[in-house]
Amino acid sequence: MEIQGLAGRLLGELGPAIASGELAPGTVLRAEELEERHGVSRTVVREAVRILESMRMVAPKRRVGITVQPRAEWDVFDPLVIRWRLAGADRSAQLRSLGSLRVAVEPAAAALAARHASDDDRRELSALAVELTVTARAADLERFLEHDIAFHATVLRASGNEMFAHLKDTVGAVLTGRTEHRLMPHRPREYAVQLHREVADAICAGRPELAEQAMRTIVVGALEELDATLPR
Amino acid sequence: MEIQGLAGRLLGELGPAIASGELAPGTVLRAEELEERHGVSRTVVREAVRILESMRMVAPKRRVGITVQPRAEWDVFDPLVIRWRLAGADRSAQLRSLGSLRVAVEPAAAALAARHASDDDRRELSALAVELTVTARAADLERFLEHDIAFHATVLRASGNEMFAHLKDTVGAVLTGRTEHRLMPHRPREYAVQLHREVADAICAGRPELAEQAMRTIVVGALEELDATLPR
DNA sequence: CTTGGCGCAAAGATATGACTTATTCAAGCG
DNA sequence: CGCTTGAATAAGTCATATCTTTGCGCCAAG
Repeated sequence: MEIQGLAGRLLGELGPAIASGELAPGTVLRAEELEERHGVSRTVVREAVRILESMRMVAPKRRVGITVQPRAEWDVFDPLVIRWRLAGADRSAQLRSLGSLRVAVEPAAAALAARHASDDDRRELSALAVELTVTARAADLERFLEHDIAFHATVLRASGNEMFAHLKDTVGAVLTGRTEHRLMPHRPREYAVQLHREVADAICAGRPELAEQAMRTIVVGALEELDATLPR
Repeated sequence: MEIQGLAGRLLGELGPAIASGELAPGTVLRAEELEERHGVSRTVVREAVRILESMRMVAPKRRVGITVQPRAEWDVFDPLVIRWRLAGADRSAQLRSLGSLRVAVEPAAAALAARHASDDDRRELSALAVELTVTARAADLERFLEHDIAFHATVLRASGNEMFAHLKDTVGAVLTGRTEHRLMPHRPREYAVQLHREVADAICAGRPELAEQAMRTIVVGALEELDATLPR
């Protein structure tokens, strides 16, 4: 999953540093300086910088250096960028953006899933809805989270749209972040669990509008909680 | 915008070759072979391969080689991957995926824009709606396309969500592709133009539900036309 | 005949020195 | 004052050497 080797390690230092603003846009780095500071060779520096360039986070220019790009340029859909931003200073902004994205995508995915889901998908959704109910009652936040992630991932996959399916890790990261940072009630709300069950039932029954509406209620609720809890 | 230098050139050969299936998943490349075949040095090959690795299109492994990854692994939101796929063999699948994404995102963006758009944004949208009407009547497809792209880009930007805003190039690519491949009527439909005007009016008037609904009609219509026209 | 470990060789990973090219900046000239 | 030119600089490229990991075959023990 991760980029291998020393280049990956260096990337794991530079990426978060840029994402968090520690290396502000406009900052100019020099390749040689990076070599020394991180104790790696040119080869490694160049590879890491190239990857950051492909994410539009830096722009190397001859005779100038490696310039950190403004946020607006960044490839904000890149999984690494999302992860780095979630880990760093603008976690709030990233969570808000992702919240809106979820509101847009997940209801649509649920509707598509109600049309296209395989029998296996439907079975899995039902099972997961049950698990959610059980773990919620037991106030087992850890396993609840696990099944919640699996539930949303399954809906996204069952939509049959590869792009939706790829948002699974992103959605997972949002849900994880929410639990980790105590943005959730200590015991999952009964109402939210009920909605998940409705989504599962609607998808199993092949009723797109119902699935879409229930899912929309879930993600809108999540976004509102986020807005109420996050700073600013 | 592009990756610079020889690594960029090599990337521009390997990426499309993989995206089009010419280099099928499972194919094993060797770095040395790439050096010879493309007449570049190790440095360049490694940089290009690293970028492809960060897109999850290849996975380098010692003692094995550089393996082309299955599609499901690819970072389907990466602008380069999208461009390569649109240019190559599975243009249809990519257009369909993007169509669904638009159906999910653009109505939500329009609703947000109705709440958050700046005065400049609103003015620009109105102006663009007029331009669309004019160029449609004149059957000036080229300039119609240009303004259509600007219109959708403006809505996405005016939503205030950076992730939505970043989909502007992607949406632009879809619209361009559609015009290029004669998937559009020779003269833009009066009805479609009218809907754009409705979106602009609703956003200017600060009416989210109206804006969302009109935009949904636009993108659903586009998706249906796509489905009707595309092979398979 | 099976199984487990040992070692070799293959292929990527890293380091480094030499050289090339583009770009900025400023000095010097008109 | 503006334009040209050249020197300095930093990235870009190449070639080569060395290191590290790991797949696979061979051989011996069970």
